[in-house]
Parts: sequence; structure tokens; C-alpha cells
Amino acid sequence: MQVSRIKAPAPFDLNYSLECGQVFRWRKIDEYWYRVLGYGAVKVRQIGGYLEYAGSDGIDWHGTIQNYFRFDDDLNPILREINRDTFISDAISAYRGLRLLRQDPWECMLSYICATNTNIPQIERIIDNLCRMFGERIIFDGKEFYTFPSAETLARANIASIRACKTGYRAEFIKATAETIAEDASIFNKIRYCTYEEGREELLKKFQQHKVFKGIGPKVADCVLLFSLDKLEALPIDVWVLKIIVKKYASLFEKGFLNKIKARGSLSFKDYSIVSKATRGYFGRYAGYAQEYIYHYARTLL
DNA sequence: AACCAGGTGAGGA
DNA sequence: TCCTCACATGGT
Repeated sequence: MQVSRIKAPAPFDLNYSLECGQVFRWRKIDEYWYRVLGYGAVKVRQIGGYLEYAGSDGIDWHGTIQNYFRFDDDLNPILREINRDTFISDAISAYRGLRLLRQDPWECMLSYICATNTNIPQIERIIDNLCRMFGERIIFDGKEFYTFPSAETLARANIASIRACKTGYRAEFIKATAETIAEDASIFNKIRYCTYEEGREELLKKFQQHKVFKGIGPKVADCVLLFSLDKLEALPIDVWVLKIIVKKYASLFEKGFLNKIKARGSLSFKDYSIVSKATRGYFGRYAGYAQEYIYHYARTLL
């Protein structure tokens, strides 16, 4: 197998980027990380400032990898811009080189629908089950992989077989969202060229008009916008990030508001918007990067 | 046995 | 319009 290498822009850390919880389907086997990407499977490993890779035939892996790992992001200026206090500074120091990835929007959307009210090991299990049940098998480097199921496939699937993948109550959301995207996937292209606010509106239209995407609330929408549609100011607020915001960034909020959201476990739609706006205002246009550093730091080193 | 985990939708106040 | 609570699943 032909192994190629690509110069990674500094700073870059492959392990941090793949282990920080933004993406669910990489498998580490020996020295390499493996995954289905686009129309084939690929393996990558970092050697110093280079990324070594080999993948299925007939695919422009060089371009695919540049794009997927966001090698177009000039990370040092971004980190300088979000480095507003000692807490985030510690997170950046701990995980410098962590890059956001440019994921496929459909896979990202469905993955984060599956990621509600559960934990990462179980998310990985659910998604793997869906891929095994509904994806196509690929053999690469003597190993077995499955493509992520298309929206069309899941739109045709019956609820019982989706439930068999341990999706629980999310099965209906998965099918409904698949039907919506199978009918018209142009929303992703549309949003990519929108502002963050416009994209968010688009994904959350159900809160104004009819239901468009079931299973997508403000948090999942932010994940899709940040991880797959280039909205780097999107700042997904999950239970971990909320804990940090309440503890370390309390000064951004009125005392009464803070006590109110502390008293309750999760955020209402409105409160989410308030917390999001204040925190994005604080970190600026690359707030999504701040979020990912904080999230990973809070979960691993705090 | 309760509570938690990358939250959201339905239904009632 | 806003708030409350159920929701599948598996681990602690």
C-alpha cells in the first residue's frame, strides 16, 4: 500500500483532534487511525509535523485530508484571539494543536441527534450499530468498515430496525430527519454560505413555523453548524460546557439568571440563547474553538 | 436505587 | 410563550 505524507500546518495534534469528542467514528489500530471518509476508507498517523496517510483507490486523499482537518485554519491567530483569561489559557496550553474538523453535514447532524442525553461510549455504539445495519461494507487494509447510512436508506428503514440499533426514543427523530434530508439536502449547501444566525434559524425553523427537523434543538444545531458548516462562532452548550460557564464565567450573567439556571439541570430554549449569546460575545468569532478546548479540558484534566 | 450522560418534544400553565 | 417532565439505554 502506498503511504503518502502531507505537511500539517503548525500547530496540529492528530490525537487531540480525534479524541476531543467532536467526532465519533475513528478507530485506532496499532499506529494508525482508521475511518471511512467520503467514498472510501483511510488511515492516518502523525509523524512530527507531517500527516501520513493511505486510503482506498481513486480518491483525492490529499485534498480530502486538507479539507477534513481544516488545514486552512491559521490556528495560532485563532488561539490568540480566544485566549481571554487564565482558564481558557490553561485549556489551550494543555491541548494546543487540537483542530476542529470539517465533517460531513448529514453524518454530523444524525450523529448529534443520537448524542442527546447520553454519553460518548454509547453514542459511538449507536452510530456503529446504524452503520453496520444500514451502511455498506468496505474492506480496507484487511479490515472491515461500514459507510455511514445515507438519508435515503434511513428514510426507507422501518422504526423497529432503527430501534434495534439501540437508538431508544431517538428512532423516530432519526427517521423523520432522514426523510427531510432525503427529500432535499440542499439546506446544507445553503447554510454553508449563510451567517451563523441565518444558519441557526434555518435549522431551528420548527420553533417558528412547522416542524422541520425532529431531534434538533439549539445544542444539536450548534454542533452541526460548528463541526460541519464552517460556523466557527457556534458554541454548543452541553452539560459539561454549561458547568464551566456557570463556574468560571459567572460574571457574564446577572445573579438572578445564574441562580435560575443553576437550580435546574438543563437549559430551556430561551436560556440557551441567552447563555450562548453572552459566551459567544465574550470569546468572539472563534468561540467554537474556545468551546472545544474547554470541553475537552473540562472532561479530561479538571 | 437513584442519578448521570455532548437535550429535545409534547403538553399544560 | 414559557416551564416541566418523560424519554431508551447502560454505567456507576
